Amino acid sequence: METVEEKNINDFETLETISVDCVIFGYDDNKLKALVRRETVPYNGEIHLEWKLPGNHVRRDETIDATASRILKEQTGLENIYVKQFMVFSNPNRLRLREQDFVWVKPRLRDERVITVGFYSLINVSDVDNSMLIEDAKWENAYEIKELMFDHNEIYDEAFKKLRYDLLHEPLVFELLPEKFTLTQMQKLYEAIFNTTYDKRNFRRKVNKMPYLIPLDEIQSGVSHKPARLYSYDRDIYEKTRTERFDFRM
Amino acid sequence: METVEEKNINDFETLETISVDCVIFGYDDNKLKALVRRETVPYNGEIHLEWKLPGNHVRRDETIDATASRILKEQTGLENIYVKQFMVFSNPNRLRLREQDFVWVKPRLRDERVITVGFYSLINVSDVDNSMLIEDAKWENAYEIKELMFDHNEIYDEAFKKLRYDLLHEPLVFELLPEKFTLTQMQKLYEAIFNTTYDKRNFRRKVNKMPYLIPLDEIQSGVSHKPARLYSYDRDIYEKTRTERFDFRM
DNA sequence: ATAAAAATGTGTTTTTTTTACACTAAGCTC
DNA sequence: GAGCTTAGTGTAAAAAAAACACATTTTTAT
Repeated sequence: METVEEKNINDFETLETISVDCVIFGYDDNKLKALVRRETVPYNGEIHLEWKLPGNHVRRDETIDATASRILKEQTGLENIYVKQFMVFSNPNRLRLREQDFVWVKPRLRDERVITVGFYSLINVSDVDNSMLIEDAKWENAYEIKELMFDHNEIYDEAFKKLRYDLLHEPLVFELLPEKFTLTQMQKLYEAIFNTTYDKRNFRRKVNKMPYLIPLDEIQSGVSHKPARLYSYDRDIYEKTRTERFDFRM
Repeated sequence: METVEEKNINDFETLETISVDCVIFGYDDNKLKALVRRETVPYNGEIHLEWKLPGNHVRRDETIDATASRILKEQTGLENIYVKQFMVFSNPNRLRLREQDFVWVKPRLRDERVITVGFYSLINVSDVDNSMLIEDAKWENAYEIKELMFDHNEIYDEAFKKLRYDLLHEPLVFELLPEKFTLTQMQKLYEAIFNTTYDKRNFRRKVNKMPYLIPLDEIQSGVSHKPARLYSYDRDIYEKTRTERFDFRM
């Protein structure tokens, strides 16, 4: 993925003590997934296969949000993706929590610290051209993430926690859904994220109060049952009607 | 405040491209306040007085949370204070948004970027020994913060927004209150933060549902009216009874 | 064409939570 | 002890949340 030339360019342009790691969430097959990528790590004379979160260093001229968007582009081919920083990880030993990971760190950085900013991002998996997905990347069930390098399990857990938290206050589900979707798809997504089930009638009553959820004059096609109505999300209406509900409710 | 010797030590030990800026909130005189500090900036042949948020660089061996705690100690003399990171500010031009600020930046850093991690912290102002408060620090009404250097107004606004957001989900008020407090003090604090008023009976009904709010067998003293019952916060009970209410409520 | 299968779409009742609202009680000061 | 100041308390109405079941529409198989 990273060619030697790219590495050299990066070496020159990046702030090496600051990186960005991304937890990329996607929704597919009624399940919430996250993207992990494989690295080959020579250790003890053997090649180990280890998994990590996609990440990269911050370039001299970009904000960290731009770094995150760049990582998204590299990993999925997609642009204009929702990315959100959620936490900085700054344990001075974070790269050497496990001996076998540390050999992976570029020698030049072994005496340095790398502080990383955790981002999560939300994509609609059906937008991803799988040929764009790099060979060493893999979608994992969000509830069954394996052991990752460095402190990446901690980063992942915090990302997932933050995602659930944010989902209750912002219309983030729509970032994970296709442009046109049914209410059942939307409900199943909530259920996948919160690992529970909801009553269909109550769910619909609730989401029908969202003024930015637009029913379309269009129905599902290609399904072998009664086709459902399609809906879309209107971001402008959300922006206009959002009232900062930062109130202590009585 | 910073002596020359301290500066030299810091130069040696810190990661200069990463800093921490703290918005220190305190509650006093029924008002929510924030701490700002004055800097003298020579510009255009004159000495300008400018205000900024307290901040510092990250030392080589400490986490950013430790940096924030260190800043708190320096500014207020207090230890074991609640600090919380809320956002990274990484605009490459963030130190040169205003010409008069940029001359304040150490010459060595002018060709560098400094990425800063924003923290907010909550203290009980009555704990602060005002002789510990450094000369150039000042408490400002949280709703009337003046123009600050660099991007510090942006940092401040995000901190305040995040504080209100977090206050709805975590028992942070108790960090701002003295160890023993009355329900009226607690209510006035909520009112100061959310800039509103609540009905006394409804407020009490609501907070009385918090199992970690402990009524004491003790009443207020030194007031010229009926003394109120004192309450305290039991963090252990909170930890034990907290149910991650990360649920999409139906 | 008809029956079976699969998912859509809809209403009511009960319970819980939120809101609005006003007076008496207790201690302090003069 | 009169007056001041804040503490402390209950009820009714409205709104929101929860629990719960069946008829409808389309496709597919026979």
